[in-house]
Amino acid sequence: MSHFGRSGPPDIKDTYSLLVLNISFRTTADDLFPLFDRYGKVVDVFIPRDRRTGESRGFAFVRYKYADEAQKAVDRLDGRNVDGRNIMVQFAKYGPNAERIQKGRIVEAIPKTRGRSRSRSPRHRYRDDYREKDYRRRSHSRSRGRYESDRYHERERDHRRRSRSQSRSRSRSGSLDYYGGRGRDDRRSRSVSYDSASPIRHIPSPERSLTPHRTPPSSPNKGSHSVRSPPSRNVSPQDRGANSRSPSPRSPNED
DNA sequence: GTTGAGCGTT
Repeated sequence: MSHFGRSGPPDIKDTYSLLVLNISFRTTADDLFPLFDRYGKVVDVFIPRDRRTGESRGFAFVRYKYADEAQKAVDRLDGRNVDGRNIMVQFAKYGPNAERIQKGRIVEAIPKTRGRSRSRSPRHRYRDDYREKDYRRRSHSRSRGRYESDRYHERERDHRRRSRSQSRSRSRSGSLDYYGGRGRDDRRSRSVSYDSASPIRHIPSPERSLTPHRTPPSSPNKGSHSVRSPPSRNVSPQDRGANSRSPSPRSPNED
């Protein structure tokens, strides 16, 4: 994105890309353009932003029309204090699409093989692996602190299936005949049955769930759900188990 | 309001 009015990357033919690092998060392309344009012909200035927040990532790409000017800009702007931060200007080593570029100039196109030249960094990029499961900036600091919310919780994995899978695996190991496939199979059958019933906690009396929390026959708000989770949360497994299995230590009757 | 290693978009 650049203030040139174009959406994607303009004509990057014979252009030299400069990587500007250590820039302030407030620094924008408009701020860098005049600064870099002073030393040469800047064809485009792009500052990668976060797709979630949209804020700058702290670095920018400046493309010059000539290498000599780019080199001069690097020598001049490198280490220069911008917006209160000393920026680092250097030639980009990789193109927008992971092309191999030398001195900011693209010398090698993307190979047919997906093996990007930047295999130096095994970590995946956010755009390739952009998923809310492992998204994170290249910041090991508090940077992601604000992005990370307490709401994000890892999804539970299916451990039960693995257990059964292993049992089956061992059977196939060759010990099945040894135990007498049939007898063992029968035993496993019950085991599976029991196991299946175990995880599935059937509520003895579903109505009880609604009992403690009396549901108004007619809701004041028609067709409007004030809450969706709270009611479920009210029912605690302990209370349910205590009521259905054994009376509470303190019986209201004796009181 | 915060942060700080690095390599890019419609």
